[in-house]
Amino acid sequence: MSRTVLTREQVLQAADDLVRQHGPDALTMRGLAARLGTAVTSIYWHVGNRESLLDALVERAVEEIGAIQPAGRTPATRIVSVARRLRGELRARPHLIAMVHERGLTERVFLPAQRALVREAHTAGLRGARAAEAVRAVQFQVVGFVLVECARELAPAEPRERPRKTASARKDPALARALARPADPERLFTASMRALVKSLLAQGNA
Amino acid sequence: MSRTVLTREQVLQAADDLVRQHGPDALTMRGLAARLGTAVTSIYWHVGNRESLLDALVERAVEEIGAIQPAGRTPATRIVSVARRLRGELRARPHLIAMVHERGLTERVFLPAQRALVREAHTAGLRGARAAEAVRAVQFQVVGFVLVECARELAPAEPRERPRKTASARKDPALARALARPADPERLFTASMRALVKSLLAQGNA
DNA sequence: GTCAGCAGTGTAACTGCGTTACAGGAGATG
DNA sequence: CATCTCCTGTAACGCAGTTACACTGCTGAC
Repeated sequence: MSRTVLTREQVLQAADDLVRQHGPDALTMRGLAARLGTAVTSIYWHVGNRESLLDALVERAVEEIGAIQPAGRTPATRIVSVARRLRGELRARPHLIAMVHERGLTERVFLPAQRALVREAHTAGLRGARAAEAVRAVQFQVVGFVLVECARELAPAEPRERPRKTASARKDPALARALARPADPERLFTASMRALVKSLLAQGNA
Repeated sequence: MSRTVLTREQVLQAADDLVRQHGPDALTMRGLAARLGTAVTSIYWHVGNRESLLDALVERAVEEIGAIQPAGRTPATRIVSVARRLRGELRARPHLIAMVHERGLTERVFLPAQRALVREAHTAGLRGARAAEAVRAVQFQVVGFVLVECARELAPAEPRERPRKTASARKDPALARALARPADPERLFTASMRALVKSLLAQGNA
C-alpha cells in the first residue's frame, strides 16, 4: 500500500525541521526515517546520503534568503542596510550558517547581496578592482561577524575570565567595565560596519 | 614492562600532530592509540575523553600564540600590525581555529592581543565604552575574517559560478573581472582592517 | 492475462566511532 | 608474601552512516 508515497521534498522538509530544532548533529538518518515513519533505505533512495542531504538543505536556505533590497538615501547607509539585513537573515538560521561554514559554501551565501552591494559601490564612485575590494570587504565582514556571533551563542558556557587589574584598567575604569561586560552584537555590528563602509567609500572620492 | 611509560604530554603531542596533519576529524581515539602503540583505555586514563583532549589542544594553542607586540609609529598602523600578526598566528593553525570556533572559545583566542589593542586605542584618544567598542570591532573582524578564510581553504571544491552578464558588469568590466577572480585574502584583510581602524580612530579626534 | 521491469520499501547486516566494565601487570609499601 | 595504587589490555556496548538483497506494487508490452 505505501501510505501516500514518500517524496524527496518531504524528506528535505523533515530534515530541515530537525536541524532547525536541534542542530545538525541531531540529524541522523535513522532518526529522520523514524520521524517520517519509514525505513532508512528510503531516505537513501531519495537523497543519496547524508552529505547530499545537508547540501540540499544549504541550497534551500540560500534560495530562501533570496535578493536583498537596500534602504536609505546615501550609498553608505544603503550598504549598511544591506549588511544588516543579510546579517538578520543569517542570524535567523544559526545552525544552517554553521553547516554552510563547514562545507565551505560561504561564497554561495554571499551571492544574494552581492549585486546590490556592487550597485551601491558603483554609485558611490568606486570602480574596478577597488569597488570589488569594497564589496568583498563588506561580505567578509558580515559572514565573519555572524560566524563569531553564532559560535558564542551556540556554546555559551564560556567561563568568565576574572578581569585582572592591569595598568590600562586603572587608567580607564570605564573601558575595563565595558570590556568585562558581554558585547552587544547588534550594536557592535552596526558600529563596525558603519566604520568600515565609511572608509571604503571615502576612497572613491579621493 | 610497559616500554617507557606513556605520559599525558605524549598523548597531547601525538594528538596535536594528528590534528595539524589531517584535521580534527582524523583524530580518533583508536587511531591515536595505534599511533602511540598503546591501547585506547590508556588514552582515556590520561586525558579523560575526546572532548577534554580537544579542549587541552585548544588551551595549548592559545598559550603558544602568547602575547603580541605592536609595530609601527601611529596607533593606526600599530593596531593594524597587531591584527595582521594575530591573523598570521591563527592562519598557521587552521584546524585549531576551526576547533576553537566549534567549542565557542573565540573569546579565549582574543585575549593575547586584547591588552595591546586596548593600549593603542587609549593612546589614540579613545576612552571608555567607545574604546572597548573599537577593540571588540577589531577582534571580531580578525577572527571572523580568519574563519571565513579557513573555511574556503579547507573546502576549496567550490563550483565556480559562471559570471552572468548583469547590467553593472557591462558598465564596469574591470569590476566584473575582479569579482570573478578569487579574492587575495592577505590584501583584502589588510585593506579592510586599515579602513576599519581609520574610521574607529577618527571618532577619537571628533 | 501474464510477465518483465521499474520505483520504492524493508530487513539485516557491515564497519567504524566514543566509551567503559573488567581483568589483570608492575612496582612500592607493609 | 600480601596489598594497594597506578596504569594497561581485552572485549564488549550502543549508535552512527551505509549497503546488499529480497520484496511489493504498479505500468506497460505482448
